[in-house]
Amino acid sequence: MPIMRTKDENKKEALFRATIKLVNEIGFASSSVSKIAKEANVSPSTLYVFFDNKEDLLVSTYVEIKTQLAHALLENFDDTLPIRDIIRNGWYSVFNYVSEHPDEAAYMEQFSNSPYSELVDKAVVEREFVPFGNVMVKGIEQKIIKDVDISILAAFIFNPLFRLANPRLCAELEMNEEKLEQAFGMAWDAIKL
Amino acid sequence: MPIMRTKDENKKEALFRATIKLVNEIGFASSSVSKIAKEANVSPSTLYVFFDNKEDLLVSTYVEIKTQLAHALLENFDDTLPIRDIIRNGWYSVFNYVSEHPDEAAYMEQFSNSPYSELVDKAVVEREFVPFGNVMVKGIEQKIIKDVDISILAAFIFNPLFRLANPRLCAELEMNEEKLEQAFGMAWDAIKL
Amino acid sequence: MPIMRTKDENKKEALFRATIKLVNEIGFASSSVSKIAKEANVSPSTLYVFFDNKEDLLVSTYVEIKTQLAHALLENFDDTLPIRDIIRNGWYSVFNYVSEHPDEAAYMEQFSNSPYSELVDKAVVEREFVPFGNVMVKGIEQKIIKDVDISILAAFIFNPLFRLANPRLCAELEMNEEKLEQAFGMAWDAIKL
Amino acid sequence: MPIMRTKDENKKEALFRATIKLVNEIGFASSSVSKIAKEANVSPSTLYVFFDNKEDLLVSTYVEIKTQLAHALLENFDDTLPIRDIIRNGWYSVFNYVSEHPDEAAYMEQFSNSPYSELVDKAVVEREFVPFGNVMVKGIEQKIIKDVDISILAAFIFNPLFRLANPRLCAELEMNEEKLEQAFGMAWDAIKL
DNA sequence: GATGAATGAGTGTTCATTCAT
DNA sequence: CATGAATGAACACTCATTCAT
Repeated sequence: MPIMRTKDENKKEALFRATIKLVNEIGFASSSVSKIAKEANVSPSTLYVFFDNKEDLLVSTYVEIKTQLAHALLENFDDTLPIRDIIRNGWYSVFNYVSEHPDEAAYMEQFSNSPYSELVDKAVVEREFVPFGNVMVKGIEQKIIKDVDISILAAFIFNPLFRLANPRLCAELEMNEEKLEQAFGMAWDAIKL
Repeated sequence: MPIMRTKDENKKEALFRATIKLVNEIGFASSSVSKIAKEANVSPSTLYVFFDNKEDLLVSTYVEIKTQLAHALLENFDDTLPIRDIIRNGWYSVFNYVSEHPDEAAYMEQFSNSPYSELVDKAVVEREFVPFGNVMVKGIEQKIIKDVDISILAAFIFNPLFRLANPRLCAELEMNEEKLEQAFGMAWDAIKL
Repeated sequence: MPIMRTKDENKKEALFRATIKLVNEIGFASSSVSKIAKEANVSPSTLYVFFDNKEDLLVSTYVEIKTQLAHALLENFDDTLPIRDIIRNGWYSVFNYVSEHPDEAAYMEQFSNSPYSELVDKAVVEREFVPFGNVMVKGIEQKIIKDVDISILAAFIFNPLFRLANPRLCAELEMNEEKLEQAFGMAWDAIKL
Repeated sequence: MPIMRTKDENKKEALFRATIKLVNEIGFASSSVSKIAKEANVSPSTLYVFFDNKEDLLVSTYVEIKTQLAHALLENFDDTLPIRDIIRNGWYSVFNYVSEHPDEAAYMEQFSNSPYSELVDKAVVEREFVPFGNVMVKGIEQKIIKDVDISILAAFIFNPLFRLANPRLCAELEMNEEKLEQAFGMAWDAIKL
């Protein structure tokens, strides 16, 4: 019975992955600590070396994903482009992230619609999205975008996107390049003046 | 003609209400059968008189809400109006339902983003929304609405709406008559040709 | 697999007995709920039908014993006898109880010296011993007993007794009729004026 | 000549203190090795440098206290005094020790009433109290003290004392110089011929 | 000598469900 | 129809202890 003393971070990441996978497959209710640990090839007690408790694991997993998403969004963020292009870039970045990480996206949706979401320090999460919000403010000032609350704008840009990219909600819908451009067009029509 | 409910139906309804309340407050994971039964002032074993098991209770609760929502949507459905007005009426009906039944709406969101949603017989649920779908088809034929998949259209009409009406997701946002009309305008801009 | 639906009280008593036995044999620290349940031939979950939690079980067991002891003490309590005889009767009653129920006595000692003892509603327990306390008050008034706090008197009457009757503390000591009378004589010498 | 303690001995003592404190506050059952180590500002694994296991720690702590108590008892032991005075000195020495070290005393009581006590090498512990026992033997020979087993004598001298000095058992009782002298008087009355 | 990482075994407790009544 | 008693299985979590460093 060899005792591996590998570096921690591998285990922590394995736990994130296991959490995402299991919560998507069987939901929060059935994703027990022991199942998650087994999926991550770790002893249940080892989980408590990295997280305070189950709640902490779930919330940390969410914050981890949200941060990744923010990075994806800002990766090709170019302030000098026309506003429509900035938003279009962001929209596609998010779509790509969600398409390439459907499990992470599904976890995010399930989490943010559950009471667990109230445990997240929202300031920390939202901070990452500020630059993108600023663009919308600028768009409003330049009379390019409708003068409504930022959260209403965001609801029209990102919410349909999440739904369309979510195979659980839109199993039958196969997105392709053309439909994608149509969808962004609709999002833009919704918010443009 | 007042409907005389038998004792049973009162209990069944009490169980629906208890389920909705508890799942919203503490989530699926913590909403145990015994807690739900206690909240409904019923013995846990009585629950099994009305439902096969916990899963059946959760799914039935969802279907019940979805059906109520469909009724609300179709209540003032008038085929003879212009297409924009039909959709506007539907949009407002849904918004009103969600505003007046925030718990039901939150349950719906939480349920439909969870793996439980795969247990629902979708045909049954979607049947109720067919008339509304037909209106959109007609709108496409009449070149009033963009020619894209119905589910994409629905995503732009209803998804932002649910988010805006959901206090968990938009706690800080106070919707009023003006913002509401703006929001519908945006939804319409998104789908109209 | 026959399902016995015997009357509850049997199980509750079996749990009391199992608790006393195990706590004496292996101590509070090792007396787990599952071990106690197994000793009582009951499922661990059944234990929670009768007691709120482990603490409640331990405290209830103590109160049960204390109540039995009080009954033993008062059984042949005769107010009309001379004060020395009343106290002597009580002293022998307690000694007999402790000799015949060494496990209960040992549990009592272990419990009352542990932090669990702070969870007991002392008013309830002490109420039962009031008549005996009154005799001592009368003895003080009649100048038969030293005028000191009742708890000091009680410490001299009952504490040595418990120690002498406790096989854990006095394993080597075999009490017989003569030593017993000597011991009571010492207790009486301590408190008499 | 100040005693230079090596680093180790400080840690060992810190572990003794932590054990006593925690066992008094939360009992044996809840005093885990890790809690004790944390209280002593030491790693749990360090504990195993000084003690074989948890049991060894608990027993060693008891023996340590018992030895301190014996030292206190013998500190002003003067063989040349009259027997009553020797015993009185011892009685007061013990009372003082218990008053000044209530935690140690409470630990001792809790320990000696638990099954752990069976793990102690009694010969080692009792050896320290031999001189005091000899005094009682001499008292018996000189017809000053009742001719009964030493352990019965000890039970009347020390048991009430421990109870009276134990705040857990006698919370309400405030001992003062007068009550103290009364209490010793009673102990003496119990054993004197 | 001292410790942080790790874990199998076990903790107290709650679970969904059954069954006799 | 409705329920109280009962439980095996599972829960989240902590335990005493080990071992490489």
